[in-house]
Amino acid sequence: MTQPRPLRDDLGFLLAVSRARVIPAVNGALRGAGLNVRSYSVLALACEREDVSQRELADELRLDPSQIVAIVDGLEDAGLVRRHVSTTDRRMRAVVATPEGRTVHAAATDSVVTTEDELLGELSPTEQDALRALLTRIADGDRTRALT
Amino acid sequence: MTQPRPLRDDLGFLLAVSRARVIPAVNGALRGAGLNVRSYSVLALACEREDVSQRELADELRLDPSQIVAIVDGLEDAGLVRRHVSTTDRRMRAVVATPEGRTVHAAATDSVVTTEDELLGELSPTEQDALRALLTRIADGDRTRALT
DNA sequence: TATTGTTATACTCTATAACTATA
DNA sequence: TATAGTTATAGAGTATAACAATA
Repeated sequence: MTQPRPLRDDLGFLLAVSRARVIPAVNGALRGAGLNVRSYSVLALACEREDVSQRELADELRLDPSQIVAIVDGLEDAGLVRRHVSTTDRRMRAVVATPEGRTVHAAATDSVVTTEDELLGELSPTEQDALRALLTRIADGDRTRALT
Repeated sequence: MTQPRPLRDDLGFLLAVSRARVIPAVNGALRGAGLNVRSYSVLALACEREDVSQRELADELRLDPSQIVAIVDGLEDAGLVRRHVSTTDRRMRAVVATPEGRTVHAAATDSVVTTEDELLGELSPTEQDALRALLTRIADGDRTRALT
């Protein structure tokens, strides 16, 4: 409790400020596609995996399951994903991307990558990989890993 | 637009999820002191600097100036900071920490550091330094640097 | 004219609790 | 008894616009 370290050395603070710079820019890039970072993330996972449960989505995105409902509702209304009851566990309503959802996702990914490259372009590819590895460890931290 | 990279390689996504893991934990650690990450950050800058303008705080924290008002109001009501009109520019209402504010800040910093160490403890000190350096570059990115 | 601080407002995001249907 | 999904609600965070005082 002597001379406290400066705020700028606080990793939580740096994480918050970095996010505050990047996320609004990415949201702006996604606006044209009718998406934002969260709905884009759900769509991306639906495209990458077969039959994702909403519980899995909640864990992966660190959101409450109740928040996933509205996001999937929006994507379903836009025709980008569909829900279907699992044949093996009728409690589960698996989310799957439609062909149109895959098209939208591919285009959206292009604009996300472009936008992030502008913001992170100061970092070399090596540095970006290092950052990815470090953030992945923080993000995963305490996960059950009972997932896929 | 061929095979889009997985969501887990997206730095914006990793930033958002990492923050979603760290910030609530830090907010929890600060709750006892009547603070959260944002009010703690304002208090910390008021302790580190002499006479910070609210505009500077907004830039540093990447918040809108209008949001700073409520945060400083809360800190002032709690007796942790005071506002005083600048003698050189009477538009400016500089924020300065009170002695009690400094005491609270020192104790709060202790619990923040403890909490973050639990979450980031998997990373070695070297890795934490590397992460700090990388995040600082993203956070600063486009700053005017006309500040202190 | 431009800038600092302020008020007001609407919108998004987050956190919590309770409920249903299935297991 | 536990889990997947849902609804409802309140609170925190964010984005915009407009205004007064001062430069």
